[in-house]
Amino acid sequence: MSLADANIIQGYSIKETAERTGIPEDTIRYYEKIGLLPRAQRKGNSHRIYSDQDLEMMKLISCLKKTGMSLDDMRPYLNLSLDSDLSEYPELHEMILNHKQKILEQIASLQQIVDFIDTKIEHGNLGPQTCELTGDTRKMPERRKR
Amino acid sequence: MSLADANIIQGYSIKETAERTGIPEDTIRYYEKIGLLPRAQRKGNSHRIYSDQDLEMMKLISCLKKTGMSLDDMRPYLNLSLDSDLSEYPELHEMILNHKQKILEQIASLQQIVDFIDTKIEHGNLGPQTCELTGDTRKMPERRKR
DNA sequence: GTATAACTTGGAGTCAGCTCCAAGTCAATC
DNA sequence: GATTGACTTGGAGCTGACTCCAAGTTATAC
Repeated sequence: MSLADANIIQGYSIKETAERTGIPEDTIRYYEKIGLLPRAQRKGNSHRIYSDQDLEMMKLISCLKKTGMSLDDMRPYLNLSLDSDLSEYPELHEMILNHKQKILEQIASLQQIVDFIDTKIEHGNLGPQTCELTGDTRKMPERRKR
Repeated sequence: MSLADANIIQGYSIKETAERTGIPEDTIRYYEKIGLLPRAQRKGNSHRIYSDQDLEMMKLISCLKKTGMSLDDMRPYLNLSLDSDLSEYPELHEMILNHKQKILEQIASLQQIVDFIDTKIEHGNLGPQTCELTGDTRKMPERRKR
C-alpha cells in the first residue's frame, strides 16, 4: 500500500499537514487550542489525524490571514465553508458583505501606494494626500519574520 | 493673529498633530522614540512642534501601514519622501520595485478573497484552492481594537 | 502664589499571534 | 528491554506595535 493510499484511508499526520499547508505544527495545535480549528481526530487516542477537508480549512485560514482578518474574525467564515448555506444566516451574510467592502477598500489603499511608487519613480516628487481612505486603519494582517 | 497663521509660523502642537493625522499623541512619541520620525523641533526646549511637512510624513506612515508594511520596513520610504531623488539610490530603487511587486500580489490575493465571497454568495459551495499566492505570507498590517 | 492645562520623560503593561520547551506517552526497531 | 522518533500536553516566553502611567516642568488664568 502506497503512502498516498494510506493518507486517503487514515489521513495526514500533523507533520505532513504542516508540510502540505505551510502552517507550522505548533501553529496548527495553537489554532486547535484557541478553538479556531475543531479538535482533531485522534489515532489510538493521542496523535492527531487530518483529512483533506481539514487541510482545505487550514488553507482557507492562511488565505483569510492574507486579507488581514484576525483569527477571531474568521471563525464565521470557517463555519461557512462547512455548513454551506449562506442565505440561511442573514446576519452572517451581512458581516461578509461588510468584510468584502473592507477588502475592496484595502485594495484601493494598496493601489494608491502602487501609484505613489510609480509617481515617485517617474518624477521624484511626492504630491500630498497620497492616500486618503474612507475606512478605518484596523483589520489588517500582521507580519511574520523568518 | 489667527490660529491658522500661528500654525504657519510656529507649527502644530502634538495634540493638534494627533487630531490632524489621526495618529494618537502617544503613538507619535513612540514613533519618535523608535526613530521612525526624526526628533521633533522643540519650543522652549520642551514641547514638540510639527510642520506641514511633518504631518505629511505621518500621513504617509498611516498610509503605508494600511498596505501592511512593518514600521521597520517603511524607513526607506520615509527617507525617500524627503531627499527626493530616487534614481541616485539604485539599491533603494530595487527595494521599492520589490515591495511594489509584493503589493500587487497582495492585491491579487485580496481579489481572490472577494471572488471567493462572491462565489459563496451566489452559489453556496466553495471550490478548493481558493487562494494560492506566489509570495510569502509575511508583510501585512496588524489589527487594532477599540 | 496656586490651580489648571498642556506638555515632557522613562518605563511598565497589554494584546494578538505565535514559538519554544520540558516532561510524558507510545510504537517500532535493535 | 533500551533506544529512537513522532507525537502528546500545559504553560512560559517572545515580538511588534502600541497604550498607559507616574512624576516632573512650564505657562497662563485667576
